[in-house]
Amino acid sequence: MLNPSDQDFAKSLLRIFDNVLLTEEKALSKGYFSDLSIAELHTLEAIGPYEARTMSETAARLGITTGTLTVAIDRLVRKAYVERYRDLKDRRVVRIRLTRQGKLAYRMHAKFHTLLVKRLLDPLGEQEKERLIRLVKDIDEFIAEQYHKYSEEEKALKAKDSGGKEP
Amino acid sequence: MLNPSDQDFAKSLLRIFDNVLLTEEKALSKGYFSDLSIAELHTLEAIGPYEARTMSETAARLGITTGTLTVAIDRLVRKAYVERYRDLKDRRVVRIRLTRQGKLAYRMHAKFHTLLVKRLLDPLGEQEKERLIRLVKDIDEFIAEQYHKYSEEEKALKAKDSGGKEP
DNA sequence: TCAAATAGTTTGATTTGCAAACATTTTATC
DNA sequence: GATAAAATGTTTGCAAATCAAACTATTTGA
Repeated sequence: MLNPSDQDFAKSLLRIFDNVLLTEEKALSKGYFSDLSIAELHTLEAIGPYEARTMSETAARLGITTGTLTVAIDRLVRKAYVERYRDLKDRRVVRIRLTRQGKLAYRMHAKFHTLLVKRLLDPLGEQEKERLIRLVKDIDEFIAEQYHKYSEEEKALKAKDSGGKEP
Repeated sequence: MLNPSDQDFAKSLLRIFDNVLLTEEKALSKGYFSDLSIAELHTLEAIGPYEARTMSETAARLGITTGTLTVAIDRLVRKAYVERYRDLKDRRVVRIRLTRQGKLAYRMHAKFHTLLVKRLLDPLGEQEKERLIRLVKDIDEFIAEQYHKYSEEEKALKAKDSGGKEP
């Protein structure tokens, strides 16, 4: 069990995850670019503002299947945030690239992130800043580690198991 | 613009949000209780392990409509994680309550959170712990504040606006 | 050349969500 | 007490996001 102060900490932590997503949704989807969802913004983010990317590459970055990406890109092309064309060298490959409007949305999104970070770090002294950065990095690593661990377990389970709910 | 160290911080921060959700998904949905999604777990969480709650109450806690909750509960009842019955006093009201299996899943989920927090806090000294708790609380408050701000803006926009994308 | 591999798309299904229409029950008003 | 208004859920129609599997087109390798 956790003591009350640690419980507060846990609650804050969880609420942050909920609220960051909700805030992003509110902040970016509802103001300008009100026709973009969070998922669509993340797709624009994964494509990035520079060279054209392939479908598989982008799907892998997002951790989704190419099938899912295809329909997402259909919509983003319809809404004029993304351009799609076949690669001239390898005609199996499809290239996607942000349009002017897509880049604009991308930059707005990046700006939101920058603002969030700035506002968090600016009021801190140099030492405290370093400490926070260190701690966030630790959290990041811990979570990544956990993710890995559970991914392995999942693989192991899938290898033998065939369902069975009661632990 | 952010300096490189702050950029790392930003990246860590964002990756945490992605990974926490993914890890929860992996950790809890794929091991035991493999038939529960994150959203469903959150519903169990919102119902809580004690007294029976009403639909509206639970929907409000989750920030979804009662219509959405109705179909979610349909599924959870079918999967035997939740019981549903009409209130005897006020027959408009529907009460929902976790079954034994539902409570089990609830406790597993809570345990995951506890473990996460413990692992984060345990290696820290008393001072550092306090500092981290303070910082996480600050982040929480900052995000909540942002959320509020954008919610207000949204209301204002909805009051007049009628669409227009180019900033 | 032709089979295998690769890159995307299409299709059918599920989950999650909203808004609006609806049904039932309670409360308040006349 | 009857009836209109309010409250509580459910149903329906729709859209987004996702996957798996079947499919198409193209390239590569044997």
